[in-house]
Amino acid sequence: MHSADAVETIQREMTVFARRARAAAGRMHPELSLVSYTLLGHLEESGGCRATDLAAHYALDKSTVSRQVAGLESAGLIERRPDPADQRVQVLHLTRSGRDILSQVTESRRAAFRERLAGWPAEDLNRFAEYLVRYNA
Amino acid sequence: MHSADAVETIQREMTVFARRARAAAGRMHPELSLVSYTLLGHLEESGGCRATDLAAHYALDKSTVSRQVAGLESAGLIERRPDPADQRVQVLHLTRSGRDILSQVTESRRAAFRERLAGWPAEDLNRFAEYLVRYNA
DNA sequence: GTCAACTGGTTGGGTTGTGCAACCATGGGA
DNA sequence: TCCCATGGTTGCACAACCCAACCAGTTGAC
Repeated sequence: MHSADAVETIQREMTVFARRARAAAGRMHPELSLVSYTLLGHLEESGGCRATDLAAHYALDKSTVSRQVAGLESAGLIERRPDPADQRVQVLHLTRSGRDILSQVTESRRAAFRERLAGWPAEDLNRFAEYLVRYNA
Repeated sequence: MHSADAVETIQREMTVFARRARAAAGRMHPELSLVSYTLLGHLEESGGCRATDLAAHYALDKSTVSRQVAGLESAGLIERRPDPADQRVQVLHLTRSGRDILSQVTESRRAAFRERLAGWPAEDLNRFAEYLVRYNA
């Protein structure tokens, strides 16, 4: 396979995957879209951050994040805490309920992926994950 | 890395990629969205097929494909040919203009990818592409 | 042959995710 | 003190979806 063909394939397959993932996520967990899930995951990992940080990390417009955050807050999954050092800032944190839902969804996603990737050697999985991280870096 | 973590990472990174790809595609070629581009590419590769085939392959609703196709046709990029064997069917084909635009967009995408993936060994590129195909199969 | 069930495609209606631009409030220097 | 930068919200528009209802051919059972 030529390099040009390889990147062509990568682009196409990623697109297919992305669309399927979104649809599948919606079917599995109507209450938590793929985007919301991703944001919650980031909050858990980072231990709380600002909306602006989320926007920067996911290359989203701040208005988009603002609305997502509003939705997550009104669903009781996250809360906004004032930053004593800067009155403009709201630090976002998972609530107890947010943490619960997140871990529950994560578990069922994991099960689905595990089934899907069942035949893959661990080495391939790790390499695949590594490629993706490297690409997005 | 544990397998569970690997699939977690795969899922997250794919999502990030998908969003960026869509936005980048829109910025580079406002006249041809990522979806349209993908559909045109499929038509070129398959040498013409039905709207239903596109829907099945990309896991899209037939109404979505119908509207995409309508857009591409009115832009003069594809044409519908009747199927003599079945009056219900419209076989979709690229027009001359569609082929031109497609190859032009493909070329500039390829350049962007090439730059982005410049540091990657060919072996990694091929393996990455292969993983994606295997995953989506 | 006729009628029901199926298939390919379109259309109406609604939801979601997104960006851009305009705006407000706070913060931090010249 | 002013001016500009930064964090965030809101109005507006748009693209990409899906679902349900529909129309028009096709096919098979009777």
